Amino acid sequence: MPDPATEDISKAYEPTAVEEKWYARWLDANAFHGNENAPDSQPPYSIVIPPPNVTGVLHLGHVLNNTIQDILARRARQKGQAVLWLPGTDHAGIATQAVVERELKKHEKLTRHDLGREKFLERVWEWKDEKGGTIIKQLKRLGCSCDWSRERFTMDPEYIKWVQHVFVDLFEKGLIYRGKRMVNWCPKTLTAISDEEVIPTPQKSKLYYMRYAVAGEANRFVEIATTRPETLMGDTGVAVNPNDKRYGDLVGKKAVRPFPEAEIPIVADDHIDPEFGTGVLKVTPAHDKADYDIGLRANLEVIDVLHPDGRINCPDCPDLDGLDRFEARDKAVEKLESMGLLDKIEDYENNVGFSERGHVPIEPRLSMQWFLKYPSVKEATNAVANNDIVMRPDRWRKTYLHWMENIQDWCISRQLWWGHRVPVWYQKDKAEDLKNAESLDSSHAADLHVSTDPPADPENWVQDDDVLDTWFSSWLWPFATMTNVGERSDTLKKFYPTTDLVTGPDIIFFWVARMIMAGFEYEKELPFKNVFFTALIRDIQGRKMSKSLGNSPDPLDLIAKYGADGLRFGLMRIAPLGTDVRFDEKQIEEGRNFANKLWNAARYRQMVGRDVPGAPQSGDDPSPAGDLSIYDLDILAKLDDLADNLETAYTNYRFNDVGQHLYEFFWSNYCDWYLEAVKNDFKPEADPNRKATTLAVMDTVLRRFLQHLHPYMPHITEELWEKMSYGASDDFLMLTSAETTPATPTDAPANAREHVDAVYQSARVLRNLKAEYNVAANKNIRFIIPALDSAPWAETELPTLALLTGAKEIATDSSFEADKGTPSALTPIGQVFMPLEGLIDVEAEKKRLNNELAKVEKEFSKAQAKLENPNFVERAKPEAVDKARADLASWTEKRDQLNAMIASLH
RNA sequence: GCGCGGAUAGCUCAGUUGGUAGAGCACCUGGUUUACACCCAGGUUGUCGGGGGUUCGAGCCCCUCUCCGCGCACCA
Repeated sequence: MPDPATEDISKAYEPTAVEEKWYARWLDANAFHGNENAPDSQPPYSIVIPPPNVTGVLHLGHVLNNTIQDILARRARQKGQAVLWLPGTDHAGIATQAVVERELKKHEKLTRHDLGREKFLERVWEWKDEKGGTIIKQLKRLGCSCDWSRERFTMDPEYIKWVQHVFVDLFEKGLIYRGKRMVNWCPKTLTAISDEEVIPTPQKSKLYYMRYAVAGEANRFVEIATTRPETLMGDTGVAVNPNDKRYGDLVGKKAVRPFPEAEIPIVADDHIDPEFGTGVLKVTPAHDKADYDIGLRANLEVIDVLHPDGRINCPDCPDLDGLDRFEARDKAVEKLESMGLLDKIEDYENNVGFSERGHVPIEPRLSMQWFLKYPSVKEATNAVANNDIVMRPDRWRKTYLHWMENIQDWCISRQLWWGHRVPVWYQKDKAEDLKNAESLDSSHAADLHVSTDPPADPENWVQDDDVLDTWFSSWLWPFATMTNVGERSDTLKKFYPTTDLVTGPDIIFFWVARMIMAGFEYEKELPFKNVFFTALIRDIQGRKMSKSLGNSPDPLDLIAKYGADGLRFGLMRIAPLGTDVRFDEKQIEEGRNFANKLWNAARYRQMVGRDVPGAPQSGDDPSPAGDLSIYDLDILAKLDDLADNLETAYTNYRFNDVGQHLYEFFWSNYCDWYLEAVKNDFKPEADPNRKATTLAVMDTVLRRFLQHLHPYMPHITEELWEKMSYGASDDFLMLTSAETTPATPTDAPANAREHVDAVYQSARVLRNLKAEYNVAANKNIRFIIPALDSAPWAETELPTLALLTGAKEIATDSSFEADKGTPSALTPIGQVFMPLEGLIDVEAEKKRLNNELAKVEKEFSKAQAKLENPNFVERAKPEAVDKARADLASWTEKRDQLNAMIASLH
């Protein structure tokens, strides 16, 4: 049965319906639209979303990341800026292709090769249209205020043109070339990957010590330590350090590779570390980058003994041929042992590079790939070095600069089907030669068709099979989403460069650095002014969240339980600047509780404000009329402090501070103190004018607080904005410019806050006293104050103090003579007695006061010792000394008063 | 090996020019007072990772060590 007084606002806040309702309304009203034609009086604020993989599903990292972006966007709107938050998804080459291949295998038992390239790509597009973009729906549920009318995909037709244009341009500039190089090969996904996609992973391996015979010298062997005996068939040399005296005479001789048996040269190379293993290295140029370089220097043969999928390719060793590389390892060791060439095996921990997507050790492999020599490196380095682009936390700047200073060419080709196909065609009759050429660059342009358009006579040309690294499209994201090739759209003019980029530090090289270079190269300008790197979310035990550990809560479950606002608020309050955060569902629960607290505070305002003539209802910001009480002035001043604190916190991107300030102001200052202090104003006998003024103050606080809170909790604030009629009808809170004039009247008496502090502090002391005597629940208690000498102003505040302490009355009585042992306490407004039948116990009271005195004495001594230190008085800052003196005076006074109180008990 | 973070109450974390250690949660006690039990009031809790130094004074600055995390290099 609903209480008739509260029927229009339910008792507990139910977020789901409210949140879905408002999101739909915002969409209907086109409230997220980024207006590229906004006048100059509305300065631009823009963010491009880090495009999630089109296969992606929302996880907590996304929630954190996108909540921050939404907060920034909503805050900018409240400041009257023209805001564009541009969303979209990434085609995610390997990930998406893998998903579709998996489905194909599962449901139709087919591989992509069974379908062929064209048919397979059709399937991928079908999958993308049907199932891709789940994450977009989830971002909407979170409340993200993206301009969905501008949603982009990295394989939109216009986006494809950008990628091709950039490829052609860089090729013509001589920065893109093709060459046979050692690359990181993923035997699982069967493609080359970039250095950044290799994850060094510590492994418990073995170090095998084996012997190669020295050719022509009976019974002479070199001992070699290796972790990869399975590649020995590809050995084409043995190397030692030229300064290693142990082996000096061997250089120039030959060693015998056991299988397939062959004599291979022993060479000298500086790269060899004499300290490692035996100081002798078997050189396998086809399967190790360092070996490849040694081979080049010593002119050694290159023998590839692996298939692309990691199986052994060595018909001369039938017992190994076709085996997986790790099976072959055991088998090779077995063979060596049977030949008497294996000396020992040691446990050994080393780092093995794993493929980021394939999750298997990569294989260094010599292959023909496209590479990019990065453009605009200097501009991109300087922009960050001199803080034109500000990275937060600052330490990532160093990481970035270090990478830029040691930048390596980027392997941009991938042996996949799903992606941007390399826009290069070979003349049909020369195709084989060109494809196998040692290198290929713009000097071969005559035999190539490198263009954004296919050749006019396609029958005479063959297109390159490779597609481009996904990041080769992502790096264009800030401008390629805003304008077409060869144009400067109004959107670009208004919103580029973007203001903030919010992303994880894990993609600083993959994405952030490359976007900066592309921005300078193609728009002659930095792509964003600020980069905010988010924290990494870990579980409560500090482990990374991962699917396999199953320790990653589904954000949608959390939203269902706590509401999107609760999730957002809870997460933001624990997300510190730049360090990892341990996720604890308790925090999200607090977020929900906070929403509920707000809900009920608004409900309370509705209840007490009903049917009050003259109570402010709606419209623009009326300053509270009538005589403001000290409590009114105090909360309004704290409201103004809140605005300042929030501004500072936002300026420094201290999102957890923002959350903390919002929480503390509302829960503690407003609800726990102000609302409790003014409850007398709503009693039937209260002065109607006083009541109206209090309601007006409550409205000012609530109205402004809803504005302040809106970026963190957009849905509930919008709901209450409407329910409380704080805006004109049809006006969204989200599009209402925040009020910035101080809420505190300019003629506010300066001592109001001090007086309120004194009252609140007194309330704390008296509550404490009641609790100590176990009468906390007793509402019939009367407090007596014999004298208000030091705080005569407090006389009028005693009813409020009584209210706050749950006492029946607090009376002044100069003739009051306490019986010895009457409980009493020292408050900022004087000594207060709590006379109660049956509670007079001189000894107990003496003991209690002595405890109190001991604490005061301790503080007193500290303060005194400080001031007795001549060095402090002479050398400390004057403010510090003044403060210390004031402290000492205050402790002295308290001590004396307590002593007097104790003395009176004798 | 080089570099960067972190170590503060049982837990998660604040602590911004060095000047009396904080919040929330948890826990304990009491409480349905005209919003809220997703609540209210009160209480307990710290050799601020170890050691050394600078200073009148160090959680904060310097050195060093230990542990955890991250990046880069090496990785036969």
